[in-house]
Amino acid sequence: MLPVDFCASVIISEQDMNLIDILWKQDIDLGASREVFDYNHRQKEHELQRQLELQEEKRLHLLQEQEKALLAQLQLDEETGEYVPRPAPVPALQSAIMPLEVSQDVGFPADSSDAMSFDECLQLLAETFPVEETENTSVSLNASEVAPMASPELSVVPSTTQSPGSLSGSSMPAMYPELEEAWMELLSLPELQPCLNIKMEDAVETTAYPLPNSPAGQQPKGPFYPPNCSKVETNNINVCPAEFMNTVEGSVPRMVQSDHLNQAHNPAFGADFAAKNFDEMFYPNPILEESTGQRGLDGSNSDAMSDMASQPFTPADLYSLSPGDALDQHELMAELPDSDSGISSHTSPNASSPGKSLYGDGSFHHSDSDMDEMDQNPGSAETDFSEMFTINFQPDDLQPTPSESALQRSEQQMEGKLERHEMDSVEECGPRCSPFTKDKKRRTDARLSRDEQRAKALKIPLSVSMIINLPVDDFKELLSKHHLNDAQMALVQDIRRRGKNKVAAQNCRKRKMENIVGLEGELDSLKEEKERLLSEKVQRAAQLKQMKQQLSSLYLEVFSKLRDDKGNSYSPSEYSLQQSTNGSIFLVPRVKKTFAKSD
DNA sequence: ACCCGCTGTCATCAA
DNA sequence: GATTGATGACAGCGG
Repeated sequence: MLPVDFCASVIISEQDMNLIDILWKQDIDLGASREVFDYNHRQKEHELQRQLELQEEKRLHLLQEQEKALLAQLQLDEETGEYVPRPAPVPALQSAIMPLEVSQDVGFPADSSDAMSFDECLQLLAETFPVEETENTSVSLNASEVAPMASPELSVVPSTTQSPGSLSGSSMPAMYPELEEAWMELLSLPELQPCLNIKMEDAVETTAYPLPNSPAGQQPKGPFYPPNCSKVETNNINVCPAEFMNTVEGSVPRMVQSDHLNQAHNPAFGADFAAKNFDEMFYPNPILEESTGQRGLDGSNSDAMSDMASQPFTPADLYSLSPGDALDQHELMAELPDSDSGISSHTSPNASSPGKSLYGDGSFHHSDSDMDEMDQNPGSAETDFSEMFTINFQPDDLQPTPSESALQRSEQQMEGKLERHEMDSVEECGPRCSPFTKDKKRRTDARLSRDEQRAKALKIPLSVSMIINLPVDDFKELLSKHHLNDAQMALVQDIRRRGKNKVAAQNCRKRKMENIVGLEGELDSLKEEKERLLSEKVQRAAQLKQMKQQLSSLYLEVFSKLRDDKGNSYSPSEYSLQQSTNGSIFLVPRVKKTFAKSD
């Protein structure tokens, strides 16, 4: 197999080399290096090139092998054209043959361990069964033909094989019974087994844990599902299975947030080590995560409170959350269905009713100005949410039923947090705040201070924020703890009413503005629709006019060809053509019609 | 001084 | 009946 120039070079004598030397010395002025004439150098170059070619060839074979093994896990869905995981574990024969029936732009980097064995197998098959291409089955076992995997010749064969028996009855094996035997031989090769076994394990593993809550027939979007794999495969060339799985894992963090709530509590799914890994990776504290999830989704006050009380959850946990965690909380809250409290309202167009969120119906409300500051200062928003959780859940964290001490503690905390929140808001506002925001804040402060001044004047031992934001039960309990006179009670009720109405008015105005915007958009679309219909009407009118003209000319043409017994033509002014219900056409004299009218 | 937009508040209704 | 949310109307404030 030595190249011709190599064989020729062998007989180059020393004399020739000397001649080359002389020539080289002559050509050296022309810039040619000696390696150009050096036989040894050229030989080395050629060997290097040969090695590269061989490596490339091996690599291609391995790509095909891995592609086949991976595609063996998948089954072509004839309806969608996608590859879906096989419903049941597939025998090795089928998994090995199926990939040859499909063509996808799939390839994987070489795994050098199995290169020679598969190469030999292919060689054996190519020698034993010269493949003849048929019209419908473009099965190509020759390595040189398989190599261009993206070739359109390797079209998809519409065969859904479920078992080796049915497989033998389907297209390819039925036509190639010897081929099936050869494949059995091939699959029995010890060098090939590890590869195929690995792939089949992957196939079983990926189909063994269907995602919970995923409707039948729907492609689940979980991280370990082959449908995702198939999509990735078909779009990426040279992705080996391992890398491919890594790729899927890499995309998991985006999916975990949505899928985690459903998946984390499923025993089967939890058995998956990868799922556990993800849990540990993204939710180091499952208890905390679970509790926050329930907090976010549980709208009932007492249940949430009791849950919180039964769980080792402390405000410190919330304060220890990283910014990302806090933001996750924020996002989770923002996704609450129809939570129209003042807190979540700035993410939901229809957010309105304050107080249906975390704390039953007593969440901490923030005015629009507060929300604006949150928007402008994510850090403060983050701390605000932490504070909110702290305020709301601290009492029940300590005692299942709020006692006086817990209530007092909550008062102190709420006051402290609110004061700090206000101070932070003012301090953190800084030069970034617009004059408008500053103005709003100043007015809000003025408003609050007005109520606070009234409260101070009547010596009400409660903060305005508590009066407004406490749930009704806690508020009543708080009032029962402090013995207030009638004037104080009235003022407290007024403050609470005003505070709640203020938030309601803000939500109402926000909603109204959104309605206006929506109606404007609807108006624009209706105007466009009107324009379209008008132009269509003009077009139809033109068409109708044209058809009428054609009909008129046809009418006159027919009349001009009508003759009476004497061969005279009928006058269109005296006669008219009319069609009866049965389709026959009569020539009706107009004179009669005129008489009828005159009568 | 007037206008306009924003915001808080009140009154009222409905759930 | 009490509570709360929604909303129209009004007033005050500031640009």
